[in-house]
Amino acid sequence: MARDIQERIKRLIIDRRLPSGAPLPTEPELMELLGVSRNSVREALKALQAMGIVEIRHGFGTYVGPMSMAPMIEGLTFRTVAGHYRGEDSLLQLLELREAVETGLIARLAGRVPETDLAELDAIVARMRTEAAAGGVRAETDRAFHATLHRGLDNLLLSEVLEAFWDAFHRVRTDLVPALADPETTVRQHEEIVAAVREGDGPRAERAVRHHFDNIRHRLRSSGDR
Amino acid sequence: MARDIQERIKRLIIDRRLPSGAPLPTEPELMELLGVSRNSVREALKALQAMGIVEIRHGFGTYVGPMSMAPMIEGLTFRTVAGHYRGEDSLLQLLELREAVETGLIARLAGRVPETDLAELDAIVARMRTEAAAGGVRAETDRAFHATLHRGLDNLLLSEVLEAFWDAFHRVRTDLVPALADPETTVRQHEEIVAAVREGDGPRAERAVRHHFDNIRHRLRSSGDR
DNA sequence: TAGCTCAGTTGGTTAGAGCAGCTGACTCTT
DNA sequence: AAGAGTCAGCTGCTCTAACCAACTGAGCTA
Repeated sequence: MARDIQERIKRLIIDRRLPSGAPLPTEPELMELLGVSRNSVREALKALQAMGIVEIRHGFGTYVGPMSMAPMIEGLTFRTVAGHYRGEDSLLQLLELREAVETGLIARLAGRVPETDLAELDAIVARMRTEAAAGGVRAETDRAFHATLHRGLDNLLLSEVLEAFWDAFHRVRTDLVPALADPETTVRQHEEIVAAVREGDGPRAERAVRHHFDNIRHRLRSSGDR
Repeated sequence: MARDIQERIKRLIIDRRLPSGAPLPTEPELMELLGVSRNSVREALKALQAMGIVEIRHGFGTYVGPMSMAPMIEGLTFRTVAGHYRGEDSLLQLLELREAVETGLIARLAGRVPETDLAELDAIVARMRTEAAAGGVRAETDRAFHATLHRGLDNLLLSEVLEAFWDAFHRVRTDLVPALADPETTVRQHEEIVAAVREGDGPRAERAVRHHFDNIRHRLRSSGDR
């Protein structure tokens, strides 16, 4: 039955064509509308909130959620952390997921990234160089690099999924690994990726991305041995 | 605070190294353990259930969930359906997500699929041919084809993600599109994919996959015009 | 011994009360 | 008259207490 309530709220959103951010009925209204107790309404809303379908603001109201990939990040992160502590190489699997998808997509990107994005990538790499000299590349900078690169894919859903994978990996890594970094190599590899993409050289770009991931994987392995 | 309860239950799973299927404390136990009311415990569990972290069996108990991609499928499906009804081309975006990832991976697969899997793929394609002659290819058969193909990636997480994308797309498509099928072409394209992978011809495999998706996209476009 | 029944455990649902955060209109001060 | 402070009213949040429903397993019955 709890399942049923969730479905009815979902249908309500779909039937009324509610966009992200639109207000949903209040809890008392939903009670009457669905004919169930307040508790059941709340449990259904909590579940929908966990899936990002609904957004609840205390003292304000309930709204249609952003439908982002945040729940997926949450789920992937937990799955990976739990697996790691049980002795599985789940972090490596997550890294390989990213590697497989990103190396597969980079050829598609080569030569198709607009000049404005390339300039932005140059700026990000320059920032990386500064940060590397100052001790280490900030995570936010690396994230911006990948996000800008994937913008050229011209598919919001795809970009969000890739960002979700990055976020999950990053969150798990910072939790589990004491951040063995090799800033110099990291910067050079990002440079190489931009250069290859700029020239439209697909195979070279693919090699560059693969090297980048090889680097991360190697550092993971050497620090993660139990 | 609700957020806090969820975190504490998650930590409980991680700290105790609980594997999928392990029993969790009962609701009254969690009440005492966390020092909150039953209501709050239940709302937290509902949210965790929605994320697949926890599995609740009425009259039996609460258990660590399967950590599958099911919640992601759920979320993607809803996001896509809701977007569709609001006039976005979300279904096309979802298809392109699959296309981008699968064309990127097929080269990686060419020549690396073990003979046993290739034989299984042959059998599946044969079944497709039978079904095509009988009216149309069953969805389950197409799903089996992709699942078997991706098994060769040797990464459970990656396979699950790809299956999740397939499931989400299929669920949305059957809901929204009256299933314009061209069984003949579909069978031929699957045959071509297997042939290319068997020969280890990466570029040819990539072309074959792309043609397959072109075919689906074309059918979508021609039937989805509003 | 095989099957049934029933008590006990677990989660599911309802009800009602009070707490807490936010908004907006009203009032008081300047 | 304009601004800041206050308070009434919405909203969601938490708690308590009771009962319903599904499942298990021990004990009873045939």
